[in-house]
Amino acid sequence: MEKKVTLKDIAKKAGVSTSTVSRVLNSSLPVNSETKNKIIKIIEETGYHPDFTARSLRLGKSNTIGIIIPDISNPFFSMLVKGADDYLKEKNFSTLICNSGNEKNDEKTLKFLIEKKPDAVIYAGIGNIKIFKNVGIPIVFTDRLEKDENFSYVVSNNYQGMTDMLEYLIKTKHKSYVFISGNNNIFSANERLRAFKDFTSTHNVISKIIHSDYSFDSGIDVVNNLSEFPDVIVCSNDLTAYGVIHGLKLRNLNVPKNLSVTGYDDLLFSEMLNPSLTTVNQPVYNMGKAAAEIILNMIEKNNTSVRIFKNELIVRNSTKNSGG
Amino acid sequence: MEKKVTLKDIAKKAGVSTSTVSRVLNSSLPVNSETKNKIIKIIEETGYHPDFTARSLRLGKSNTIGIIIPDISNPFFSMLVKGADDYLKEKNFSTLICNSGNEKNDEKTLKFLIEKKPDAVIYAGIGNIKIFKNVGIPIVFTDRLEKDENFSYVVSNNYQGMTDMLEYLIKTKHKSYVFISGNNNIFSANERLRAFKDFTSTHNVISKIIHSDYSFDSGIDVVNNLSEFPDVIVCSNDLTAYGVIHGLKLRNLNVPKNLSVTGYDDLLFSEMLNPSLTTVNQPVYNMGKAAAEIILNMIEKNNTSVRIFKNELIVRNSTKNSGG
DNA sequence: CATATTTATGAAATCGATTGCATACTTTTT
DNA sequence: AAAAAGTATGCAATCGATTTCATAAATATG
Repeated sequence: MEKKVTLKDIAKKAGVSTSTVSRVLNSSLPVNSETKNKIIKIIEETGYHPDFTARSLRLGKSNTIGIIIPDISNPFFSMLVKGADDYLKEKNFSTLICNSGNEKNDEKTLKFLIEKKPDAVIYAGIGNIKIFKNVGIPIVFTDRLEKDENFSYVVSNNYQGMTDMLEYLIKTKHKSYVFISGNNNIFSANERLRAFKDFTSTHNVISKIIHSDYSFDSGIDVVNNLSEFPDVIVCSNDLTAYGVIHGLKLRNLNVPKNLSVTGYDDLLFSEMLNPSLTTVNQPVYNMGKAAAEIILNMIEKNNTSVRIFKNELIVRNSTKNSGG
Repeated sequence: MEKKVTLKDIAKKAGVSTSTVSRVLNSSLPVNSETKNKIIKIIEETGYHPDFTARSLRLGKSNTIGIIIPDISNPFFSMLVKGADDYLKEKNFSTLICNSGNEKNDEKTLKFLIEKKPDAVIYAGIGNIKIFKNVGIPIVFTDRLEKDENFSYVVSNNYQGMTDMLEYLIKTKHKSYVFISGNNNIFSANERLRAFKDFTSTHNVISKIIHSDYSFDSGIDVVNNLSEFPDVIVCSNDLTAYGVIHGLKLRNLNVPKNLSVTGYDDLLFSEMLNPSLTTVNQPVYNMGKAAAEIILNMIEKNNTSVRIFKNELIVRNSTKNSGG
C-alpha cells in the first residue's frame, strides 16, 4: 500500500507552493509556462489525483448527483438511472444511486443521501413531497407531477398514451374492456386510469375496472377470478400484462385469437414475449437523461422546469386487428 | 436556503468545545450526562447532520463502496447491485454505482471512482486485472476468477451448472446439439463452453459450436443461418435463448415439439416466456450480497477470500422430456 | 528614470470534523 | 493529608485542497 500523493508532495517536488500547483490544476490563474510544464510532468509521473473529499469540503460541493429509486431491479428504474448516469458522467458528475426498497424507506434514504452532500437529487419514488421541503438543494421528480414550483418534473404523457391505445382498440373493433389499474398512489397509474374513465364515458363500450398493483402475479390473479372474458384486457403496465397472458395460457385461451391483451411501458422483453406485446412505449432512457439535464441546469441557474414526454403506441401481436 | 449548521454552532449553543460535541456524536469518550443531554437536544432542535466530506477527509475513509458494472439495464447486473446494496445499506455503508458502458471504459471509470475515495470496490466487469494493481483498496471481482491472491472473488459454478443441464438433456434423449457460446473473454462463458466440450468428448453425440456474443439478436441470427436443426440448441445465456426461440417461431418451428432450446441465468422473464425457458439459475442476488460481505470483511481484517455458488438446473417447457 | 501596471508566486486562512495532549477538578488510596 | 487515579473538558493540530491577500519581479507608461 503506497502512501497517498498529495498536493503538498507535488509542490515540494516542483519547488513551488501548493497555491501554484492548484492554479495549474484548475487553470484558475496564469502560471509561468515553464513552471507549469514542470508541474504537469510531476503530476503525471506520480499519478497524482486530487483528493475528492478535501476538494468537496473546500468548495462546498461534491459534483455528485443523488438518485433515489424504489427498486433497481425493475427495468423501468434501471433504464431511467442509465439515462441519467450516462449524461451526468459525460458532464463530469458522478451518481450516488440509492435503492430505497419502498416508499416507507424514502425519508430515511433521503436523509442518508443528504449526509453525503450531493449537489442535487433526482427522485423517482412516490413518497410524500413534504420530506423534500427543507433539503436546500435542487430536486427533480420523475414520473410524477406536483404543484410545488420549487421543484422540477420529468413526466411522460400517460393520459395521451393510454388514450391512443384505447382509440386503437376501438378502431380495431374491441367492444368490451377489462381495465387493470396500477397502485392508486402512483401518478402514472392514476393518469392511465383517468384516460380509461374518460374513454368509457365517451364511447359506447362495456367496461370493468379492477384495481391492482402493477405486479406480474396480479395479472395471473385477475385472470383466475374472471368468470367471463372481454374482447380485451387493458393492463396499466407490461408486467401485469405478462401475468395476464400467462394466466390465460393456463386456462387454454389464445392471445389474441380469443381475446386481446395490452400493456404499458414497453419493457425490453415485451418484444420478445410470445405473443409479442402491444403496448405503449415510454422513452424512459431519455426521461432519465432529461432529469439529469434539468438538474444540472437547476444547479447552475437555479431555475425549475417541467418536461413532458410523448408516449408512443406500439402495435404488436397480442391484439386482434379486425380491420379498421 | 438556510445556512448550514456545523459542529461549531452546536458547540457554541451548548457552551462547550467542539471536542465535546464530537465525543457525544461518536461516543468516543465519556461526557457528563447532563452536558450530553443538552447537546443531544440542541442537535435535534437544529436538525444538525455531520458533514460527510469533512468527516471523510479527517478519517481517511468514506463508508462508501464503489461498484463498477458494464450495464445497469442488464437484469443480471442490476440484481447483483441490488444484492450488494441491500446488504451494505444495512451495514451503514453507501454505494457508489458506476455504469462503465463497456470494458474499454473500465479503466477510466475506475479512476473516476477512485477519486471519490471509496473504501473498497466491487468489480463486475471484464477489463484487464492489471488496472487494479495499484489502487490500494480492497477489490472483489464478481463472476470471474483470477489467480491473483490480492483480490477476492465471487463466482458461481458455471461448469457444474452447464454440465447438469447437458446431463439432463442426454437423459431426455437429446442426440444432436448446437451450442451457442458467449463472448470468449468472459469467464462464465468460457466455463460453460468448457463444460460443453468435456461433455461432447465423453458422450457419443453430434455437436456443433457457434461462437457468439450473449445478445438477443445473435440468437435470431444463428437460427437464420442454420440449415438443419439439432435436437436441442443449447444457449450460453437466457437472452440468446430468447432470440433463438423468437427466430424459430419466425421459421414456424415449435419449441419444444420440433426441437428443444435451453438458456442460462434464469432471468426473471424466463419464467414468463412462452414456452417458459429451461435454464440454469444463478443466485445473482446472493452473489451480490456475498460480494458485499466479503468486501466489508476485507476492509476490516484485510483478508481475501473466494466464494463459489452452486447453479441450479431449472426444467421448464422449452425442452422435450422424452422419458428418462 | 520614476511611477504605474502587469505577472507570477507564496503565506496563511479556510472548509467541518476528529483526536492527541494538556489541564483542571474529583475521588480514591495509603 | 499527600499522592495516585479517574473524570470531564478544552486547545490546537490535522486531513488535502482552494483562495484571498500580500509582495516581489518584470514590464509598460509618461
